[in-house]
Amino acid sequence: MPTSDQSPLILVDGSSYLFRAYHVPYLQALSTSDGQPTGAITGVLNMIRSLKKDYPNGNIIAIFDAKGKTFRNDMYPEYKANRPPMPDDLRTQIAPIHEIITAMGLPLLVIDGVEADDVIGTLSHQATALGIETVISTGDKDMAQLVNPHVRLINTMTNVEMDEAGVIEKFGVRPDQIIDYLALMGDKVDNIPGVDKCGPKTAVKWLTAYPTLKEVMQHADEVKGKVGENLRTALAHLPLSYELATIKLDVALEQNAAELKPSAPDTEKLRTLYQKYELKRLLADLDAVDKKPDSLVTENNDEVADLPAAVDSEYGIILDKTSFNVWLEKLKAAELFAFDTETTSVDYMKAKLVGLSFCIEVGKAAYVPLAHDYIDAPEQLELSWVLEQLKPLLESDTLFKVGQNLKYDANVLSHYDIAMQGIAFDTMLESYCLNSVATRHNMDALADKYLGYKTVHFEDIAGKGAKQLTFNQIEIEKAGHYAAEDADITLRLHEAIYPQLSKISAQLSVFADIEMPLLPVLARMEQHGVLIDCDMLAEQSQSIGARLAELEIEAHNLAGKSFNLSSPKQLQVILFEELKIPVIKKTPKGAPSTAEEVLQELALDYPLPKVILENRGLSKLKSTYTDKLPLLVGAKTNRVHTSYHQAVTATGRLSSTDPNLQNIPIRSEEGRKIRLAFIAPPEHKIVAIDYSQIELRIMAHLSDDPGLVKAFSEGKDVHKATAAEIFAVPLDEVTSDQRRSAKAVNFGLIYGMSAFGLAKQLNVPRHTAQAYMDKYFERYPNVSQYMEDTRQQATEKGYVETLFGRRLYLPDIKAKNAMRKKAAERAAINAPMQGTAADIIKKAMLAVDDWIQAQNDPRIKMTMQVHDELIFEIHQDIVEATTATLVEIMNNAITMSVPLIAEAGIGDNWEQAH
DNA sequence: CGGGAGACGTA
DNA sequence: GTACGTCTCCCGC
Repeated sequence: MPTSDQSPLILVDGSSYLFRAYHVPYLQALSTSDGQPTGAITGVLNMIRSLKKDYPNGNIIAIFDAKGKTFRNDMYPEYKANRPPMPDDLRTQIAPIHEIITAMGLPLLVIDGVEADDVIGTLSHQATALGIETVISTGDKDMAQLVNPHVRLINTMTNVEMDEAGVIEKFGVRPDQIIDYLALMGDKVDNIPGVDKCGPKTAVKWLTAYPTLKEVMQHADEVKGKVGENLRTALAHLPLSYELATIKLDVALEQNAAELKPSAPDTEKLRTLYQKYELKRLLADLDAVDKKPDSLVTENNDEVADLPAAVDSEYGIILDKTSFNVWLEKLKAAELFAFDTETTSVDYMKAKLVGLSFCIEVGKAAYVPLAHDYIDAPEQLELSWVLEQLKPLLESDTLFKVGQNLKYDANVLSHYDIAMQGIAFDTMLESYCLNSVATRHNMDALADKYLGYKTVHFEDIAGKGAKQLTFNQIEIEKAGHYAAEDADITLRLHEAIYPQLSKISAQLSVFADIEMPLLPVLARMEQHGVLIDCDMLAEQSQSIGARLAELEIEAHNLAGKSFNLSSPKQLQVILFEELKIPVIKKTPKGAPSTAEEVLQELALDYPLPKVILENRGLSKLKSTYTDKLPLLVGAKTNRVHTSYHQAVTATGRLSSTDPNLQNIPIRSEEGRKIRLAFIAPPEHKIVAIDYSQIELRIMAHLSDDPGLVKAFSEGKDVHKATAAEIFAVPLDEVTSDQRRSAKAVNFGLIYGMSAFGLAKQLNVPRHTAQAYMDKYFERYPNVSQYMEDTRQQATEKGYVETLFGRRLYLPDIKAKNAMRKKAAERAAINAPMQGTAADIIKKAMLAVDDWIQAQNDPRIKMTMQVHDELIFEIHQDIVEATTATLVEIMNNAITMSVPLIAEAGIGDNWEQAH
């Protein structure tokens, strides 16, 4: 919302909506009883109606293209030459739209010789100069060039707003680079020539290297490859393309942005027009305003409450207070109810509530739509009122709720000042704890597996791809069925899965004592987010980019031709066909591999692989981390909010996406720098506490091997101790090479490796690797026994277990295919160790969170989990003492036959803390 | 535009 | 040799 007290200027790109509305299928069907098409009229007017609602103080101005040629045709006769003429059934709708808008009292601008874009550009330019905030309502991406701190775009059809950050996120370039960007790409539809084969990717790449079109053109000689040639060919016409793509900011207008004001609507004229074009919804609005001039027509009122709710036999749609109150009382009296939110986004930080569904008894569910805003959507209950009624229920810890992935719902509701409690059962976690690998744990899959029922899929009602609707755009009847079904199915799933889970007490305990309590802890971490120094990442991107450019030139020289360094396919041709370098390894599909290990080896004899390796490493860093992380910073919080997934991995680990905070680089020096950008807020420190050797300790505990237990109990360097045993030398005579080999053996054991794998890892002959392993098992016989027992349990029972009884089923353990069987055996060895480590850190997180909640001190926050490490933000005044306590809590998360050791680091950023 | 392949980041 | 997620390229719809 604008901060100035002046009304914002709302510029409606009428022509853009006219065409878009004309192509919307359900609008196309609209016409008056005598056959005059009215789809485009309805579409455009509803856009305006929606804008009036969203910007009650807005000064709305509608702008349309004029008929005939514009200055761009003078500049370039072929401009828009490929456009088919306007269809007649659209043309006939233009005059009525203009007439109605005028009757509404809104300023309407149709200026000869320029396009609507140019008029909008001019007005927004004037407004910015006059200190007026501007919102441009358009579906046209070219308008992104007009965005500045005081001008933003809104696509009223999709409800997507775009400010400067939004432009950068969407296009990858700043608003002031949009013209350069458009010029480089050209436009097929408008017949604007660009650079052949230059699409968004290439345009962004060039404009990142050189900030303006002019500089890109100056450096045209340095661009390699076909597209470089194309760029040089295009040099002559690029200035023209730039001109054509530039929206004019100085169209001569009779009134400026401050002078254009609405006049009083001509209600009688409007009524006549609405009747003529049979626009019932607008006519109803008019009557409603007439009757109750002081109230907002969109507000729910008593008249609505008196109407009977639209209810089908099973699933109800609640549109009135009376029906809602009936449900509210039933919910209050229920022991348990299923509950689901419908929203505009899968991103919990961006999601807006659209509706809520409930189910108390299988087969009977209700949907409460709250914010469906498609054209002709019925009046709905007011969101704030509904939430006010429900808040005590959702926050009650004695009124139990069951849901599917409730962490999402809890996160969304937290943005509406509702702190969910009483989260008793999550069907996603029930299924995951029962069997993590039998199925994916989304509702569609669960309904299919446990109920044999095919649900309505979201894509069935919303479509897919770029044209997918958001939930608010879906017709309430359809949405209601879908949403109510979700609540109903959730309850049915709970009734189907929970009894199965209850039969095995260890699995029930993993569910009830680990996963369910962890849900709100993860929600808190996600919601709090992590702080990122975007400027530092931008600098890193810059310097990596410069180095990448050098490497590319070097690689092309070495190859004797230009090629795409990030295409394994092209590289494979260069290396193995053109340079005739011998093939060392093939990919699973049989192509010659260019994997890291291969290039590493080839780098000893040839120059090119080394360049490729550096290029690959750096471009990964740039694209995945230094470029990407700043884009994921939340607008409101200025922090990055990952999603932790609790029901994804086979072994019980968490996973993290958007962004994945569990694979931030650390191994290479260059990559490690990224951790410098993970910073603490003012006066705070980053504290990283990780478990030392947790999986090996678990192996010692599970196998109860005396030698291994002793080594840990005495606090020895376990790799060194292992080396002493394998190589039969005294502990203080172990060489660093021997320690390295022993470490590889230790890791290999956790991964269920073979002598073959170890040999490859250590680059020693297979018999040597076998000798290491034999010696190891001789010195640590219980480990050998444990591995054998685990394999046997896997084969006999079809699953293995963690220390706490979390099961991992291994269907492939009986596979005929030897490769799959072997792989399942390795997974069987690994799962108890990886899974127990996951259980332990989850228990530690619960204990830590319990303690933090009890402190009730906002200066202590747990922010991240990276499998064996927890990261915190702690105020500097209490950091030492708090860290000591946290280490203590983590050390005592569970008791094993070997000590559990957590080690802490404190710093201003994650790199320092690690 | 979606998805597989190949590559590479982490524990 | 285990467990993940994300990037780019590139094919096919």
